[in-house]
Amino acid sequence: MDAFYASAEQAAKPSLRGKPVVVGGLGMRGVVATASYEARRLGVHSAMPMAQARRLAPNAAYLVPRFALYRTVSDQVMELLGRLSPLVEPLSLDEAFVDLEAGGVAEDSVSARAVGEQLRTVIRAVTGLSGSVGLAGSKMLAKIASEEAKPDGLMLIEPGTERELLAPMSVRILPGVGPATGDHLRRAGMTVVSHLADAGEAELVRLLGRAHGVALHRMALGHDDRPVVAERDAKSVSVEDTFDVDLHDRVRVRTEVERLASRCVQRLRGAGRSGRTVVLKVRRYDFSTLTRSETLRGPTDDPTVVREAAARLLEAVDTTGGVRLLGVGVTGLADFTQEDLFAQAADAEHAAGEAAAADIPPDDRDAAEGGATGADDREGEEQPAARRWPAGHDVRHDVHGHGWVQGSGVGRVTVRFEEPWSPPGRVRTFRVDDPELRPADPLPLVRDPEDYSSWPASLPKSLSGPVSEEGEESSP
DNA sequence: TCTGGGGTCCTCCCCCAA
DNA sequence: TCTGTTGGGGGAGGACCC
Repeated sequence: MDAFYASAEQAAKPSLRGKPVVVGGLGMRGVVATASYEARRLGVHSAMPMAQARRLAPNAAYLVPRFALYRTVSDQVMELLGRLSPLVEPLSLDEAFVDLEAGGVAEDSVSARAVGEQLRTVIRAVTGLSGSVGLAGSKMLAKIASEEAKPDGLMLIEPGTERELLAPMSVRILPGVGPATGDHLRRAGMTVVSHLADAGEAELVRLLGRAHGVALHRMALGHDDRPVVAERDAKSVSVEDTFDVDLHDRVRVRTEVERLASRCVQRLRGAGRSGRTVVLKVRRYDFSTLTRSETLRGPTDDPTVVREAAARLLEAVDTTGGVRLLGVGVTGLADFTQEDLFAQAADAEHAAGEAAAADIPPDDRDAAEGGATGADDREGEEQPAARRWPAGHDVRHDVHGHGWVQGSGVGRVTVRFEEPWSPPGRVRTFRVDDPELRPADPLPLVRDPEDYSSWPASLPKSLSGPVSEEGEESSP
């Protein structure tokens, strides 16, 4: 999907179409998750600090991500992909590999291209958003093709043309070559893919190590035989928080670690998993990051066990100077637990406290903890407007109907009243405690989707023609 | 100027056992 | 008994991806 989060927001908010939109963390230490193509033209890109984005694009709309909406759209797209093949490998909410051969829907370039074009048409009809399709004989090349096809396009790499096509491209186009490896290669005089192919495997292994060197050389030659893997089990679960202001108080640090451990276990349990290794992550005031881990004797999903392990790990970390981020994770995931081993993980000295705590069901314990920490940020102050009315979130007003939060502060919240299928709407300002104003669920981006239920067996009549009116507006 | 969150994979080091 | 090798597990950190 093209500029996925930003496009979804533009589809949901008619007044933002054609305007620069930036989605990401709005806190003092936020970064850009996605910038719309209009914002990219101003130099804004993902992973950029939000403060820098605001300097480059002061008039852009700044919104916090709404994952519930993106997940809904993602599910729709993945469902469509699933009709093409049993082998669909999601990479993220907005990207997936599809093995068309395994699905029997394409056996040559011509039929593959036809399926790709249909897919783009159906995705737009169902979600209201544009997607790009890359078609090729391997995952690496398909990914490169889809990047080249963006925005709103399709690219097919004909078998036999791979090497020639890759040769003049920057080494950064290859998966696994990021800033560090790119620098490394540049210092060795290699900037484009043909340099890697010419350098030979031995030289790349010498530069980058065994696994990376071999893989990169193969990719530079256009070789990639990694299969499309439909089901992939998660290997770790983690949560982390960056604080607006560095934490100095050791007690507060400990409280946050406990809170994170509880959240981590909640997610772990939600996934029906347990884990054996507990990892604590600490980013200090100077951005130096360290991790400490402890492997238990058996997998657990007990919040007390994980909290205690995380607390033990914290004991060994020097936090003087301040902490900007804390994280707790669990790896070594399993589908079972070994209840009898829990006791062994607990310190003998805590035995008494343990016995008392065991009387409280784990869920209640979590709830109590969450409640206590929810209010801790602003010690008893009224919840700030920005948190109660996050920018970009949907609201409903008894009189004015459906809208979204354009901004909030000093006791006021500004709402624009519009729906995905309405013209750009009017703006009104309310008191943050206006009883007629309530948070609302996102509306679907397309009101009356065409009947596509029989696709790909057949296309609805209107879909086999040119793309609908939504298309011309957003295509550059 | 300031650098999120949730992951994966790889490498290196150390320790221990065979 | 001592020494060297090998391999696995655990721990830490780095790079990368979206």
